[in-house]
Amino acid sequence: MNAKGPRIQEVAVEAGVSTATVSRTLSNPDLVSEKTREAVLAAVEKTGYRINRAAQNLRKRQAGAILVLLPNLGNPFFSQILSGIESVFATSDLSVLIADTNGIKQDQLTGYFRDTRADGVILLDGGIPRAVLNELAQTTPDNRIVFACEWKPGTDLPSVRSDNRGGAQQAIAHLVQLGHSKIGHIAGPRNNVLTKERLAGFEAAMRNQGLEIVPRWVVDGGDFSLDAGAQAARQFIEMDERPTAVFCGSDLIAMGFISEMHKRGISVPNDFSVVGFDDIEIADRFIPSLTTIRQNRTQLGVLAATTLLGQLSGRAVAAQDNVQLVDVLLIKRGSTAAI
Amino acid sequence: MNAKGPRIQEVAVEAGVSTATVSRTLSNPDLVSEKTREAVLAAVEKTGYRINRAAQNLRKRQAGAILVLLPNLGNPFFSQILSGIESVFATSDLSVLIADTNGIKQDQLTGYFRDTRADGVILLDGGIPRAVLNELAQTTPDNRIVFACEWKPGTDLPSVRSDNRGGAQQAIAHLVQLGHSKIGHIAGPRNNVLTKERLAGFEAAMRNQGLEIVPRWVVDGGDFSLDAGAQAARQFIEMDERPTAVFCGSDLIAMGFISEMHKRGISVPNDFSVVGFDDIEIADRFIPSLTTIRQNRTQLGVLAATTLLGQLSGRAVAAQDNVQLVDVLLIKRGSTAAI
DNA sequence: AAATATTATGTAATCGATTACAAATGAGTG
DNA sequence: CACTCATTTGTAATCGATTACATAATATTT
Repeated sequence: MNAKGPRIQEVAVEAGVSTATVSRTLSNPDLVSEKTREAVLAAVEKTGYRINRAAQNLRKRQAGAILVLLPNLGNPFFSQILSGIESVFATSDLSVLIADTNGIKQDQLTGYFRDTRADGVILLDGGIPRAVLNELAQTTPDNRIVFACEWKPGTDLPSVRSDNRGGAQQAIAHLVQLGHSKIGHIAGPRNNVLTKERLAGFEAAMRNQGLEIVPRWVVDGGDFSLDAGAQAARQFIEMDERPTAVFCGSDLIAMGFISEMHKRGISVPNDFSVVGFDDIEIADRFIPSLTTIRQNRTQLGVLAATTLLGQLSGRAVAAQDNVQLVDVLLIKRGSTAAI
Repeated sequence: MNAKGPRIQEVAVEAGVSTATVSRTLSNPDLVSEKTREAVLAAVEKTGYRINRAAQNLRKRQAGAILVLLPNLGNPFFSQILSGIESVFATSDLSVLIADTNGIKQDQLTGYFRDTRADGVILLDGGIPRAVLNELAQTTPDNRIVFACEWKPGTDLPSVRSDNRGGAQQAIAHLVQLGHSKIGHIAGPRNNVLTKERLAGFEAAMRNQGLEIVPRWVVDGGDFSLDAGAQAARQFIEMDERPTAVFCGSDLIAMGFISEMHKRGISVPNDFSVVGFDDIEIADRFIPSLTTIRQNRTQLGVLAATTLLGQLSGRAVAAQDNVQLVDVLLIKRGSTAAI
């Protein structure tokens, strides 16, 4: 199939040692005398030897890869997290597999493990059915699963996440500081953990500030998309009394909202102040530029990857580190103004 | 390492046949009598057997995976292409590996093949050094490389791409129809193939329309980013005579341009008409909504994946199908107006 | 019914690394 | 010098599937 390169056997002959010694030199150099090590490395260099991963994986009963599962590959939000994950694994000799939980069937999913196609998973989808999760956990006895961004409540799997609640509170504090007291919230998809956290943060902050939470002003986004924001805007437009500011569950929601308001002749930030969540790249260049809560997506990816790598090498995550919270940051821009 | 499931041996015993027969049943059912097939499948079902990919790959001298190489994982432009690719491979039993040419060293790259970690590549980066490409081609004798979106001029590897030139012409035709004759172009990164094609399309269209190409109005983007567009806007602002419309090498450039113009009090489309390229998701919700050339990114991904899959199964691409051109579509929106 | 062709199945070698175990070598000690 | 212990290396079994080849069973032809 491939132009086959040299085998470990050829390296052994070249170096005048056994294959066992070559293998040791490569994977555990300390076991080998310095003279031998040099001879072997020279032979590797000379022959251009590259290990055959399939053989190695078979013998070591491993997959040599980790799997990243995300709810929707088409969503740009994830690309930077992937980038962070990738950067960590690029230096290991594990490959990174990517799959979309959208198109995937439960069976295929657990198949990744039973097939020994992956040694661990980074789950970016908190909406994964519990049955699948159980099966995953069963097929990977030592908990080779790490959640990133989202997570599944009620499971004790390690997770890396942004401080969603804190972010919501920062957003509200900012609006209050600008003089707003009538504040609404456009939430994300109803059953999403992020939605719940941000909503909880919103409610806590409103209460702390002594502000009234008007139920009609807390609307369901359906999802985190532009359309969800536009849809919410239409709802607000039909109200006889409106808030003066809204905190949105995502930047996309915020932009969809602003865009739809704009179409109806309502201006942000003059008539409405809007805060987003995520700080996606375009936020800075949207018109108006978007005030938002920045998530450090690369760091989320890096942390998740590092954690999984730790698990794989046997370092179990200490219970108190089970949830790693990543700070978020309020970025003040043009979509919010004093009342 | 993993809770080890049943082996093919156990299935064989359960079904009362040899391992060879089990293997045949699973990979080549026609070789086996119906009665045996049923017995084997029942045994597979009963034992919950899953193949061990490492063993299979070793024996078949394959990697069981394909590699997608992209210039920048953090760039959302690629996520939808990935999604298309993924959807094709989800039904095969090949895994999809993803790596970033940015962080990767040449050696690591060719290592993917020599290690037998990948059976084929989809290259989304036309800027890959020729040396690397040569080495890739050498280590994969049967041309298991397919370009998507971008490509490398002077190589005869199969490629799937949008009709960039045609897109540029549609853009110019649209502007001319609106009455514009003073038209500029903000190109992408100088050495990029897409940049060159779109620029060529721009020039051809201008000539066809009998319009003058003003060199100062054709500016270098540096890259395809928002910042590149903003930077170009600053250049235009300093000119004493400006065009009335610009065609941009990407949507991000267009948005950066519009945003920066807006900051300087110049309004799109009143003072300037702007056409983008790509039709990324936000284009429709940008303010103003962006007139642009839509690339069918999912289709690009699907076609590339299908082509590679064909190559892997021995179907060589016919010479005349070496370049697959995907149609683009002008989407008229709010960033262009009659003069 | 014998001869031949076809289909179905089993036996055992093979893919290329790792590692348990054994053996050889060398160092240190009384 | 004989003996113990540590270090280094080699031999060969092993991981779990696939497949070349041999053989058995069945169908077809004359």
